[in-house]
Amino acid sequence: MEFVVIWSGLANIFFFCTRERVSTMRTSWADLAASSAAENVAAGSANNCGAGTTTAPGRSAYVPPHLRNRPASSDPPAAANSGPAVGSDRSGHVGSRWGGGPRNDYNRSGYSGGSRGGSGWGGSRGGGWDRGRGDREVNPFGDEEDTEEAFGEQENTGINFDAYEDIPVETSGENVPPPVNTFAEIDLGEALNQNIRRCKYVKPTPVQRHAIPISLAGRDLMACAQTGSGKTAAFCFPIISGIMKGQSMPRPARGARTVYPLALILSPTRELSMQIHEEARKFSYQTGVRVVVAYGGAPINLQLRDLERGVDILVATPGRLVDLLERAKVSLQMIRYLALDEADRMLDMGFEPQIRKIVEQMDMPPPGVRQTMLFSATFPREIQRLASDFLSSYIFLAVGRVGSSTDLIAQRVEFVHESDKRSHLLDLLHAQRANGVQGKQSLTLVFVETKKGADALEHWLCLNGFPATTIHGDRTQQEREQALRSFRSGNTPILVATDVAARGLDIPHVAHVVNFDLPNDIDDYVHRIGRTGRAGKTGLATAFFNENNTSIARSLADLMHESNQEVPDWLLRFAARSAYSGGRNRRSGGGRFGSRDYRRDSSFNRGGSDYYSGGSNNNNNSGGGYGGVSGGYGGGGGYGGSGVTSAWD
DNA sequence: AAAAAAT
Repeated sequence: MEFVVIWSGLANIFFFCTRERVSTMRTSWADLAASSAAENVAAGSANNCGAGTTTAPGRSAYVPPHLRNRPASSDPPAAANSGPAVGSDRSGHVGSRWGGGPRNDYNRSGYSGGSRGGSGWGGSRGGGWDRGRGDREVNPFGDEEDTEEAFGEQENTGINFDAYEDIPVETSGENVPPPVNTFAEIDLGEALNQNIRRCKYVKPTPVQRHAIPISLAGRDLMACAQTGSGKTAAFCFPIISGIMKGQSMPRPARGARTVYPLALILSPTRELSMQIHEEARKFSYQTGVRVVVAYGGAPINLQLRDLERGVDILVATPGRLVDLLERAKVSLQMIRYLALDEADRMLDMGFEPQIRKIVEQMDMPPPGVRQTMLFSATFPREIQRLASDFLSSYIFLAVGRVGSSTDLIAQRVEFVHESDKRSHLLDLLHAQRANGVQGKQSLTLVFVETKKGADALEHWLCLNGFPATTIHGDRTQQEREQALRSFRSGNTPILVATDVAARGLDIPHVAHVVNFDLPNDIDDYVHRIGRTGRAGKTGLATAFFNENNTSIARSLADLMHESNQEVPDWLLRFAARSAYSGGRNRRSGGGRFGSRDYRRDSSFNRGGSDYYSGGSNNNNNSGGGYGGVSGGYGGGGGYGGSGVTSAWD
């Protein structure tokens, strides 16, 4: 039968302390600014703010595009860093668990060690891409000599582990492998260990501590972890390591131009795919494992050429991948690892058919043969149900407190009428500027609802002396990438974005996320604010709320409450009003503990209503719904039920 | 109702 384990540094009290604030984490704007290290400006060239809409007073810091210099070191976009940890870790290898899972044997069976080398494969894996062709692997760390100093942005490589110390973790499923405390405990292989050192990761983040052993044991995984907590490495390390350790076998020779990746990583936006690709390239440097990215909006020919040079790990957005599959440029029949990042988004209405096509209707090995890993910060139970089609005897892992937003993000909500939003935003920006909290070291990300709205606001901000740019789906891919570069580098310290930028993007120095227009879905809110407060750093999120946002009032109030945020009385009144009048979102209920394994509360719910069910209870009752204490859930009935909200109703 | 994702 299934059993549940709760890992926590403070296991027996985590339930009762979820309301405590980690006080050392809390910081003011000024502190935020001060703690942001100088960022070297890189990308020059135009953002759409400059030339056309030039104007205005007070833009002292703003340098028009044609005057911007372009520093010599233009190479590494990869230097954009994310992820955790500094320092080094020993390389000791402890007992190897390799080949432990049935799936690890998959690649050994049959062909074992086939030396047919149809495509330069014999023996050394890596598709022969850097052998025999004279190709040289570009150093993704962007440092020519030694890695030590070139990566000098210490500040943003350091994850604040204190912030994660007492984080509650829930796992469920059969035979859950225990977590590890150091990278050294895991046998990832020397090449990968060296890259971990180059990335200055000292020790694994909580999600990594748990997810990596699970994956290495060959198990399928559904993982729910806070934004900014190191998920990418959590699924990349086992994949890379597994590919290195696996016997290489010849790819089928069919269609000389068809390539056969061993791992597939899917993500919902092009920019996120790019980011994952860059990370994965760093992790696989000099391992012989080759990572290729494919996404729409960019010339397919370049991507095809890249693929033909060999691919072990393919990172892609769904549309472009389907295209490649239909052209028979890519076959999935050798896939051993499948990872879906932002998995709940990948399986929601817009994406599900495409994902099903890729995963179920092409030539990918079925669950149980391949290994599947799903990651997201939010995991609605309905989506969990869909996702279970892709998994085999999987382990559910939830890391982090309430709703995957963190105490690291100070959330504010302000009542702002629609007509006042612009001037209110301007007030905020002026205040930031006055505090010195704005500019290259301190970025502001503004979310709006529509693409047109994004353009309009960007233009207006520029007119008013605040250099801004915008990213949304109506812009060309070039423009999107340019906007992101310009924002990242601080040349344009304000980015107006639609939800295309809501998920996954790791942009250091985002100090402030403004929800100019609130989303209708609380999960989208969680992802949006997760663009700040990353890698253990603090951040600020401000939301403009008005009568158009009543549908999110309840879940927003719940979320803020559970994240130890002050909830304004007026918001509680909106929440109370909409609570029973159907203010429920398409798929979510409200209260939350990130998520819990839907397999575990199926017995509790009758209509499959709310995936978080116990969520709002968790912090309120001390009965502890987790350790399987009976009644933890039943009482109060989650949402729209009775008695749940008594603490602050 | 909107956004994203192939051409």
